[in-house]
Amino acid sequence: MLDPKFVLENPELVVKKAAARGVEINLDEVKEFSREKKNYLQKAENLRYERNKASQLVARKKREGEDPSSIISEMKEVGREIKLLEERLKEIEEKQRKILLTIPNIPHESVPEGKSSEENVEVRTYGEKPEFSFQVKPHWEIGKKLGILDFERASKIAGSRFAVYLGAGARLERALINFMLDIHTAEKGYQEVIPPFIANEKSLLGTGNLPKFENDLFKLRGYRWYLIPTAEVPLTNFYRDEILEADSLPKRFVAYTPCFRREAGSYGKDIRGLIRQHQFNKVELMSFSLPENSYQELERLTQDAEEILKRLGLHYRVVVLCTADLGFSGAKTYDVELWMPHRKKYMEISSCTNCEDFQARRANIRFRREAKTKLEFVHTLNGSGVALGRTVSAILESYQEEDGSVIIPKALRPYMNDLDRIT
RNA sequence: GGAGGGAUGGCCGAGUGGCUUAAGGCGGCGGUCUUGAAAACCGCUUUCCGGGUAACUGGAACGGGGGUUCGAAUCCCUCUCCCUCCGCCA
Repeated sequence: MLDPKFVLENPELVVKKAAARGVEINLDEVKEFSREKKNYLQKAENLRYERNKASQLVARKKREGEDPSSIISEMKEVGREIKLLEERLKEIEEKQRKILLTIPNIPHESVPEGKSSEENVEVRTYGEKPEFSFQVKPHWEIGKKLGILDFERASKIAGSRFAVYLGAGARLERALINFMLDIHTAEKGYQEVIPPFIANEKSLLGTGNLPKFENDLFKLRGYRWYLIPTAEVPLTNFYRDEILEADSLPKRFVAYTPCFRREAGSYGKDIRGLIRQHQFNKVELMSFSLPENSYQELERLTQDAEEILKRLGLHYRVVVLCTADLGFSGAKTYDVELWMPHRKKYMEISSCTNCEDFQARRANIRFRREAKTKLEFVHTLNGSGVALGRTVSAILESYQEEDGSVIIPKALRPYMNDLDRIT
């Protein structure tokens, strides 16, 4: 959520910035509500002042054995008026909050303007596109042939957009999880977390998934619970409604979790293979940062995600998302995109985002600089470090051999019982 | 699933309708003392929203929501969460 004060003081800017994202918003109501609010609030406060004074008088009279009944009957009416005003205030505040919750974050000044993902800007690449002397196969064919991926049985068990990993395939997935967690914890200073894979409404409101994007989520029938679409949700809400000490920042966490997404409206997109699943594994990085350091932290987070791909010897590029492609809560996002040899295209493997204080304001995560200074909102950052299923696909395709076998990247072999090749 | 007990400021904790402007402690900050430090002592120390250049000043918040009352941390209803015991369970 944006700072309501900021929105009221800079309505043109907010509208303009939302438009750059392709989102049309109207702030007339918000302005009107705040005018009304002020009016009612003043009236209510004056009446309360009156009542507080009268209350003290009643108490004194009673103590001194005098009759306070004239004041009491007078205050009866005042009490009714206050209640009416309070009701109206609550209504207005709720309406205003509802609107404010649907306004997207303001993109950072360094974010390029654009109308679609086509206008994302490449900032760097790593490695080279692998060359093949034979016809490259897609990962789902490789996986099926090796007996390590089974999509048919997955759809029997659950439905489409699910996968079964078998044998060396399951082992590969598990090896990658451990590999990533080890690097992030032992080398990069993140604290490992295993959070709940289910989150409540407040948590999803905190990250910005609710109220606008409920259709992307799996909701548990009969409960106010959702399956998490990313570990960003439990990790961000770890400190919801808490006050942190400034010198404890940044706080960096890493979590492996499954992620669950409805993928409603993505029919026909990426229907084959592991690319777009209802359930996938992800190692997620999260950082709570001082505002003045958050952009430096974003660079660091992105590099930590890249480190995984470098060690796996995979070719990738980093793009900065343009205004139109930026997510709802983000102020700036770097996508790390892996090269997919079969498709001959780059594919998102990690999304590293600085949400600034947008989520912190929703989730009420603050910090104190010194004993007597005002509380401020932290900046929250998250990034995949990295997504598992897509990494497996890229490994299968990039390291495939003509005979259908797949070489295991050197860095992973210690995690695979020194297996060097899946045959 | 059943029975009972709880939720109070950064933390702990007192408070059963108006002398509460939320006691007291811890922690934090400042001071006295000291060559310095510790101890001791003294003072300050919740957050949010308004008004004011400021000193200051008004209001709100005792888990969330609702109710009773002139007046609620305190009484009633309801929801959430935590704890204890019983049952079930990896």
